[in-house]
Amino acid sequence: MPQTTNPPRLSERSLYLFRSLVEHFIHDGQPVGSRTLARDIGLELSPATIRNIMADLEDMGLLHSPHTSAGRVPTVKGYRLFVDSLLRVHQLNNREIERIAEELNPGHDKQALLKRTSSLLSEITRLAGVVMLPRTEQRSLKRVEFVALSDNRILVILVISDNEIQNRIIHTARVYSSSELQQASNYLNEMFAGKDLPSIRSEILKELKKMKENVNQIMQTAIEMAQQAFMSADTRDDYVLAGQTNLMDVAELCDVERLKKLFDSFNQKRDILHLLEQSIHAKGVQIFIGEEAGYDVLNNCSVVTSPYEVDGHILGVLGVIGPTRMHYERVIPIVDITAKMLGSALNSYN
Amino acid sequence: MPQTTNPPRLSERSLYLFRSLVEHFIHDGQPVGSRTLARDIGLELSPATIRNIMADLEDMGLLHSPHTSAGRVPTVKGYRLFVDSLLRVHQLNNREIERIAEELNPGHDKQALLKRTSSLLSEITRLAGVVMLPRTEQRSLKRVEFVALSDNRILVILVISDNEIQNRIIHTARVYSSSELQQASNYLNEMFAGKDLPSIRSEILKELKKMKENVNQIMQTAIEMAQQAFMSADTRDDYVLAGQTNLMDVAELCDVERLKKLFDSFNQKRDILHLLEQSIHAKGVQIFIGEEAGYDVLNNCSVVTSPYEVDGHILGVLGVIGPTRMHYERVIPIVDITAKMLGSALNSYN
DNA sequence: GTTTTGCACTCTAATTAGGAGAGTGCTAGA
DNA sequence: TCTAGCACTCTCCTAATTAGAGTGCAAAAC
Repeated sequence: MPQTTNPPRLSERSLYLFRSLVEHFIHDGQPVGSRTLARDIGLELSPATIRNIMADLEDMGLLHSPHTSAGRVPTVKGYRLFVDSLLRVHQLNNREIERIAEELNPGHDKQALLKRTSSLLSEITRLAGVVMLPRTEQRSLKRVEFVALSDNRILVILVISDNEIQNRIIHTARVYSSSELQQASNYLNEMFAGKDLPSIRSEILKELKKMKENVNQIMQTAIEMAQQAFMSADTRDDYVLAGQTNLMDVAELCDVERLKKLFDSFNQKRDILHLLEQSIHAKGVQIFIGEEAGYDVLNNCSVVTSPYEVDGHILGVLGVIGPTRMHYERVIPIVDITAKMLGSALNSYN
Repeated sequence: MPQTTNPPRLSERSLYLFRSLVEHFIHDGQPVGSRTLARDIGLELSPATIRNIMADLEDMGLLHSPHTSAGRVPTVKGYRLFVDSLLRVHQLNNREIERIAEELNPGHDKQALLKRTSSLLSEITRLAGVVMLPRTEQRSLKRVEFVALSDNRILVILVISDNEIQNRIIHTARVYSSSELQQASNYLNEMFAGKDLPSIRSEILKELKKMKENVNQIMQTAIEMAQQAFMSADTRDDYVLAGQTNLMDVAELCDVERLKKLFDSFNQKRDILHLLEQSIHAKGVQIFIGEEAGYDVLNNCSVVTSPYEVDGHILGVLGVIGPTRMHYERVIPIVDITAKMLGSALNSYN
């Protein structure tokens, strides 16, 4: 027996046909019929043959007919196969790469940079762009400063990395003089600068236990303040979303009900955050197609994500949200490169 | 001649009828016919009479028929009359007032409070809530601090009012020691604390001119830094919007095209900002109905705004955006009270 | 054995027609 | 000045029809 057929009956030709169909569908959103396919692909096959093949593909769960006499549409499983094995990823041309590099030059503060990244993703892909903010956990303290405000309140400034600053206001039992505050911050900077927040927290706890023996007033003041400043809830996870409205142009989602649900879940953030977290330890670009993601609101949507990192440390995840019928061959490299460029832009902050 | 008719032929009865019609339409969104009105209002009038009156009202431009055999619908001019002269504003019940007071207690920082206010407006009205952020201009500096970062970069912390902090990063020609920075900030605090930003700017300019004669190194350093810290572009105007998605439930706007345009203009912010600015010096609640506002995207929308103030100084404007067919009698007092409560919440920061 | 042709069949989308319902404007009468 | 009556108009809903696209299957061709 000659080696012509693949294990589950996926001949070279079937795959080629399948790929053409998916590309066709992604291109113009209409179910693809056998006639069209016969005309448009290079192969000299009659529509009938193509129908036979399509019937096989449908049996395998890769295609689906909306109804008897419409053409075929890829299923989630079909998109999966397409994306994993058949996709020909475009190279971005230099203009596009330059554009990204230019827009992500480390100009302003970190928060602004992340916003910019998100907008950039949405502008280039004409879909929704999302950038998950770095968790405080993974970054280290550069410096802490105290500023006395009125009424026992103290402004705590945490400089996390050069371009990221967090402000917190704490309330103290008594009023501290600014020299006391100065001493406290000197002490804390000496002790904690360069360490990451979780370890700072555990050290604070240790110090608190030792407190009774310790009569040094400065240290005591400092640790008391540190407790309030650092022990407060972690800066909650969050993300920046841009270009929601681009999704309103997408035919598949063009129904106010659906869109409202989708937008509501963008606002609640919970589901999207879960999804993004899933890919935080993925290597490179990851793709969630339709129901695969496990969130109903994302049916008919795909999410293309990539973690971004500095010095090998993953800081967060960014990505693009669009219809399952998106131009993966373009979106994937865009997400990939943007993640890398964001990483290096952030790197220059250190 | 008895004093029964108003100048442009608006009898008591016509007005009553008109008000009933508008209320009816606001309630269920359907054009109101003469039969319905005859049935539902207290007056013992036949539909035919009501038709005559409605015809008059239509001639005056207060009503409009979508087509020959639909009922009538108020025009923009009609809404205007309704809102200005006929509206019976509801008193909010205590539960609602308490709710607002509770949510707007000055817990976190100012930014968070404004966000909360915006969400609150949208939740209570089930429409979109918007809060314009205070302009930096109108507030005074409490304190300025410098923190040296790496590479000639200095973190400037402007404490504007106790709970509002702005961070800026400036680049300097040479590296300054932290004691130099300390001296500079002491000097500037002495000089500028308590003054508002525009006057600080003009003083800086004066000082710069005097510079040549002045050989005091500390002052020179300080003024150079101040120049960079304060002269940078004003914190641009901005607003916080919440509950966009509520508008997707509104039947009149339920068309993806329209909604997209509306949302896009929310994102661009320009138009909405212009509109909000218009009412910054209005006394109390102001209402823009449909085309009145002069922005096409806001056709079929009304905006109810009120400035909020502390100590008689207007800080900004907040409001609600919804369909022209909104429950003005509820929305108006909500906007009014929220503005007042926000004012007093902000007041407690001083 | 694979591919093609031919044909009956199915389903959608667009068009048309018919009626029900709501509301109007007008005129004549109370 | 108001009411009653009536013809008229317009929308909305439903049903029926048709054209078009695409399928599946069986028999013929390669």
